[in-house]
Amino acid sequence: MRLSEKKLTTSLKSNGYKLTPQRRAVIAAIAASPDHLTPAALYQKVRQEYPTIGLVTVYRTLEILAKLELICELHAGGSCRSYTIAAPGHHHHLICAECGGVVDFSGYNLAELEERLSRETGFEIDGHLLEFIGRCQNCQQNA
Amino acid sequence: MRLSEKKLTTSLKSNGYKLTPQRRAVIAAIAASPDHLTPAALYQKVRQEYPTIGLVTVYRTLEILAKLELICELHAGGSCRSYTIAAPGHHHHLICAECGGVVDFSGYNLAELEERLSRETGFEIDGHLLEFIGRCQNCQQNA
DNA sequence: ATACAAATGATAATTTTTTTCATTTAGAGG
DNA sequence: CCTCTAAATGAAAAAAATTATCATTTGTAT
Repeated sequence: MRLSEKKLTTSLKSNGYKLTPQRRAVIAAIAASPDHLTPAALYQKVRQEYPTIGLVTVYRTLEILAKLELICELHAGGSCRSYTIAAPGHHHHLICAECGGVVDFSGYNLAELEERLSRETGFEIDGHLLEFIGRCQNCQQNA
Repeated sequence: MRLSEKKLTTSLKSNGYKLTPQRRAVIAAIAASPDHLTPAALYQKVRQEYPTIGLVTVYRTLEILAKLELICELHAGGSCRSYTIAAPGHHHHLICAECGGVVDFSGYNLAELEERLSRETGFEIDGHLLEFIGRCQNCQQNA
């Protein structure tokens, strides 16, 4: 169950943001979309309903909605541009938000969950993304 | 245990890529870095050893290394720009690589793993990223 | 109805990524 | 060790994505 359009608009208001027609249009577009959208894609969509909206407004609205956790940022499949050297075999990462340090870990198996999800949704799953973010020992001490 | 510099260079060769000094320099820089690097950051680093390298070459080398899975792309903490509407409460996502469709799921608890990681690494963990990627039922049929 | 802070959009500036293309070079084969 | 060739490089420019600036407009509290 995803958040409703109404939930988003009332949340905006209750957090002190003005409810402009542009923001309504952005919210309507993203709420109506079953898939994820980049700012540019959303801009195209919104322009069909609100042709004079500026791309900047879309960016600004997304920023606010994300901060209020009314929308989620997705990663899998996209291409973020930050790399670290790999480790042998299947593994996951633990990342320090402070220094960017990366620790690999393995031995955690998501197969069972994958199985459950596949069964429940009919998806054919072929990959996953599991990362933890926090603060390494060093950066905790320096704080 | 992360892959060694040597492993990267030999893998490149055995996959038919030429071992240029530029590529060696990129590999050396990324292998020596405990943290993750953007192309621009890596470019700066590599230039210290190989001042005439072009940024394009860094991009191209990263692309190859990523394809061969010798380096990993990180996401947590970064900011990818693809959004979907949120769901109430804590949840994770299942994403269709074909149509971009997003399915939320919840009820999977990473607290235990988080605990283990925290204990083993000394990290203070304050977030995670768990996403599955695959093909939804619809897209499977249309294929 | 009014006033004011917040929001918008045009514009431009930055930053990031990709394309193009002439030149150079790694490495295979002699 | 040469030679040759496809692959790789880097300069330059183009394209795409993101952010900043600022005059004008507009929600909304009063």
